[in-house]
Amino acid sequence: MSANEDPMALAELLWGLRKPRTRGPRPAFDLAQVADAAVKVADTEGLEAVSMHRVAAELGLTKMALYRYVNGKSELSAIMIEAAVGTPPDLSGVTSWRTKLEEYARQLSAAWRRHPWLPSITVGDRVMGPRETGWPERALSALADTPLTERERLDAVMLVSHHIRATHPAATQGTQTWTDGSAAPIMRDLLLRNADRFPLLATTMAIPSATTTQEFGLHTLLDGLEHTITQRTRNSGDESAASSPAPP
Amino acid sequence: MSANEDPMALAELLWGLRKPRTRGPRPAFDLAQVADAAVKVADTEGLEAVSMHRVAAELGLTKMALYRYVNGKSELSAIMIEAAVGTPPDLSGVTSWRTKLEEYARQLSAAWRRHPWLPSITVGDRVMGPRETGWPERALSALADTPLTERERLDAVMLVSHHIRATHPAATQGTQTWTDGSAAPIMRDLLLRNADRFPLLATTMAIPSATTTQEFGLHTLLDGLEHTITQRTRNSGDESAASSPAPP
DNA sequence: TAACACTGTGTATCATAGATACAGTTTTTT
DNA sequence: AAAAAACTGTATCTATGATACACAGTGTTA
Repeated sequence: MSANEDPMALAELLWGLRKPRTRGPRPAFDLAQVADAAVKVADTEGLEAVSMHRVAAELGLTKMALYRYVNGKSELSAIMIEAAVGTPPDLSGVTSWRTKLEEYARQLSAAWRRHPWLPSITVGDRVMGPRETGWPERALSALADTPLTERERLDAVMLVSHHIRATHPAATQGTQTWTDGSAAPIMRDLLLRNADRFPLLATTMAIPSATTTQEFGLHTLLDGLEHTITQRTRNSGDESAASSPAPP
Repeated sequence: MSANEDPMALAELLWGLRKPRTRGPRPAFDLAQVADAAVKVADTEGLEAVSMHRVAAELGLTKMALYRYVNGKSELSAIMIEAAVGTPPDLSGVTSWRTKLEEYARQLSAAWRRHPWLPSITVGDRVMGPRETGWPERALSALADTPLTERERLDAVMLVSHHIRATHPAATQGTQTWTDGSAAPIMRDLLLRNADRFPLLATTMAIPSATTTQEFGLHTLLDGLEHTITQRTRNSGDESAASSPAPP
């Protein structure tokens, strides 16, 4: 079992708090090189191919040598996420909160398209590195001049991020349900042959799938935010409008 | 490697198209009992505990006997999803599309709370069983009287479903990022100690976490749908308004 | 009715992946 | 120069999914 979960050690690794060792022989690589090797394997052979053995071989090492760089697979995953996620997006090109969030979504989507395995590995309760942490920080800045609560701003950011993740074209593995994969044509056939029990899905499946899913969701979601924001702005006669929800 | 993926065989299993065998000795159990045993293990010991060995032991069998019921672990996962997802929701109690979708979200959330491992296993390209398929079918019916395109209705349903999944209190493993887990307090500490680099996240983290995340997102999302729907209804002078987007 | 085919079940075995133990070797420090 | 510390490799362990195969029980059929 991979019960090797030490979040504290992971945090020290990701945030550069690990004391550099000086005594013995110099390591053949540094953490960045290890991370890059793992990313390369994931990009070319898929996330399932990323094993201790495979990554070590990529570096010309045995897997036990790799265990000197990372305490286990969870740490390897963490540093490859931090390496692949890239630098946080630049939102200074646009002005309104809406276009800023759109730009954020676009750049997030682009990052995940560069490394299609990212959505499926950045999942669950975990410690993020400084670069990855920069992403939600930038997204929050987009909503800074907004009458939303701080909590609501975070919720809004998660809403956008989760939507992009959910509609991400599932290369290796995604949360998406209705994309083209090996199972999709079978589901399609099953629905058409059971159109009496699932009339709505059956007719929908008969329509050629569009590529506008991600845009439609993002648009809908931003419309919803805009509704709340304009409503709050309208009631901004009272002082506390920016930090608490408007009364019914 | 678990390269045992035969979607056709899986479809036959889930949709009851497998010819019942008559010759040899009678099986000690049926598929429903196998599925229930697996669900029981997942509910009590977590999804990670669900192994061929463990489920077989739950039934008083060796794991090889279990391979006579299902062709592999993927099939076991499929039937336990179908068993745990429950019957599709009843939306007849409410009238408007909005309250219907709210009720759908509530029931979906409840189902996932009953089996906290469901969100993390119902992921990726896969074949769904008839009971699970009933869920999106019901959700689509909520939008039937709506000027949305069929494709847009499906997108809207996915939007709601994905949101509920993303904000699901991650019991075993979820897509959620900022919930209380073993990593959350560490992230909190890291952010507070690096408040200069992440001022917005740091101040947000200092606020006690609310439980309104799921409601806020759902509300926002439905507001967005309502915006599009009312806009379409207003322009419904021309006939094709119900099946194609309004012109700019 | 008896042989046969088929199927459920169990034992043994394999492959892969994560992980530990430990010896050998290299390099810095004292 | 000697000792301590750290990098690397070989061997081994455990867990899990999966295959091979022998044995046993049951229905079909000659």
